[in-house]
Amino acid sequence: MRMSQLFGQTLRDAPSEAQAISHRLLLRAGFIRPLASGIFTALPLARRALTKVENIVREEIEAIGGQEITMPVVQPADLWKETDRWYQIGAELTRFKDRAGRDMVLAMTHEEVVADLVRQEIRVYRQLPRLIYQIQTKWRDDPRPRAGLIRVREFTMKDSYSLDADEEGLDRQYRAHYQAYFNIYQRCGLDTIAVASDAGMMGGAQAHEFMVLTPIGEDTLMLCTACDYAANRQIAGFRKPESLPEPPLPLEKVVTPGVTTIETLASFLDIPTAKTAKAVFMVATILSGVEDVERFVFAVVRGDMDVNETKLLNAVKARSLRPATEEEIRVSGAEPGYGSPLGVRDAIIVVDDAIPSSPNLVAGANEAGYHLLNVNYGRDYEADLVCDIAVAREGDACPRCGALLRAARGVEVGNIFKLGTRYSEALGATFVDREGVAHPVVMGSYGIGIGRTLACIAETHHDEYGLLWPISVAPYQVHLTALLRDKSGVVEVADRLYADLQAAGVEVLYDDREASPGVKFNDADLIGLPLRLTVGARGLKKGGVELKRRDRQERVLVPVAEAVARVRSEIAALEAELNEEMSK
RNA sequence: CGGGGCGUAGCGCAGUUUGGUUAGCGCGCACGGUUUGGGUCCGUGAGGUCGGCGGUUCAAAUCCGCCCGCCCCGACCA
Repeated sequence: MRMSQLFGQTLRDAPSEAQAISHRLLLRAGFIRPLASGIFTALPLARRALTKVENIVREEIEAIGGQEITMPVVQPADLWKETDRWYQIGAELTRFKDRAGRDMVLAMTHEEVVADLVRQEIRVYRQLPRLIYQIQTKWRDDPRPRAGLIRVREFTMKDSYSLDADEEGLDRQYRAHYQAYFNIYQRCGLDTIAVASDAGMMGGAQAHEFMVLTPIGEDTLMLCTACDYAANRQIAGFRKPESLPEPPLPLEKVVTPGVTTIETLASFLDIPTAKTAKAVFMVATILSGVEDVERFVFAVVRGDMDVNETKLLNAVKARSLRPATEEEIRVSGAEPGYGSPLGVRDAIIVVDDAIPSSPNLVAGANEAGYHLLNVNYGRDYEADLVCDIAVAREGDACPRCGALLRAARGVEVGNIFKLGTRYSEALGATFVDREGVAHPVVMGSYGIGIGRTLACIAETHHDEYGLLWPISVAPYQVHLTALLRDKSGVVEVADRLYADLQAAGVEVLYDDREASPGVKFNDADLIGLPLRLTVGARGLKKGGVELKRRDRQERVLVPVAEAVARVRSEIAALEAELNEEMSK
């Protein structure tokens, strides 16, 4: 491609709204343009890079048996009503009516359509396992798009769906994806880690997220400093510091005026926070049939811990959680600042699993200005649920090996879910086994955000001058720059090299513009192609053209006659380096 | 949805507090010349009606009201 013909210009300054490095560089280098909040156009340079990412994804998913299909973005709402997600999902799912007044949705994911396809196509066990996938547009009306391509509303996703007769088959396909995902990201030059994750709106049992570690990430990950334990903080477990066993002491009411926080309580009574019980009041929206019901949730953790809302939400099987108002707290029989589970009514009481083994805690008296000493679980109150609802923090003990956990930020570039039979049961997607007995198809669902992957590559591959594309996803492999275009020889040599490189199968971006050398070099650095080949009068006088890697300082002068061969060997070297990274 | 910020030429900004000539500057763009291995310099020129609507006023980019859009933080989020 001749730069004089390229659609899309580089910008000297990034638009002021762009903050994230990947956002700024992709805008400046002429890769993307915004249309609306969280909605972008991919210009030719981005389109080529995206296509390369997609093709890597295709190769790896087909290597594990994937067959590509394309499912519709516009879907009848009936399907979503059948799986209840029409009711479960909020404004993120865009709904509208077609001209006949039928409810429709814009697809944010495709489990429904897959299950619908399966109930039509899959009849007997011989048709399993299968793996189908697509690379296609998703629309999620995200309340808060941010950071350019990192979090958008309209995006391209590779979503694959595994279909199996049983859990063992699902396990196999899940593991296959797990490995394929690492292959994909590594081929894209992206370092990722897999962390155990919450299933969220997808439902299902096991799930992992593939994360790029970067401070710009919105997810907090808990990583063990010793073993390979890694989990999203939303579900991360940890070993809870145990309380010393003590015989239960009699309940005692004490005056604690103005003491409404755990910290002031602990210092007022001169006890460690671990000797207190912290009450958290929430209201859960729980789906009951097709109706939402609000239930008051009373959560209790030890004073040295905090409630993890994701864990709590999952524990009470709620659709959503919100803090309770003071009025709601009083209606339940509790008192804000002095809450305890003793005597509350009409509430789901959820107690963290560290509480039953923590004797003689100080809890609120549900009366302003008073606390209770020596509250003991089982003797003084009982819970509807006892489970882990505490949030893991940096410095907590790894649930697997006990070493310290550290926290890190990450961007989720992919995920894998064991759906099980949630969708196949809802939509009646069954097959008959050897004995002629019908079973629901066991499903898995696996996503990769294509644009987000590209953004993460940009986010992690740049320097002060611009982008630095890995050879595997670079829009072009070589940036051919012709300097001093009106001087004798330069144009001729550059034009010929352009033709020869293309004939040799090399992808070339040819800067044939009338511009000063500085402008061209700066644009080349900004766009960030892996190799730069410079044709100038000075080099030609010395007998050659200059070859430089974007990621290195050295420039070598190569004879014009050898330039194509040298470029090809450099490309091969860059590809080999990427493969080397992979085998590590 | 809550909090904060911003909206003036393609991009980056000044001007708005304290209403008042033809609304400025840099970059970019067009043309001419100059220069030519890291955003060359000089000149000429085109380009905005100040996010939108309404109001106050002799007079509004500037004051008031409503609305829209974009960004950041939070809630939210595969």
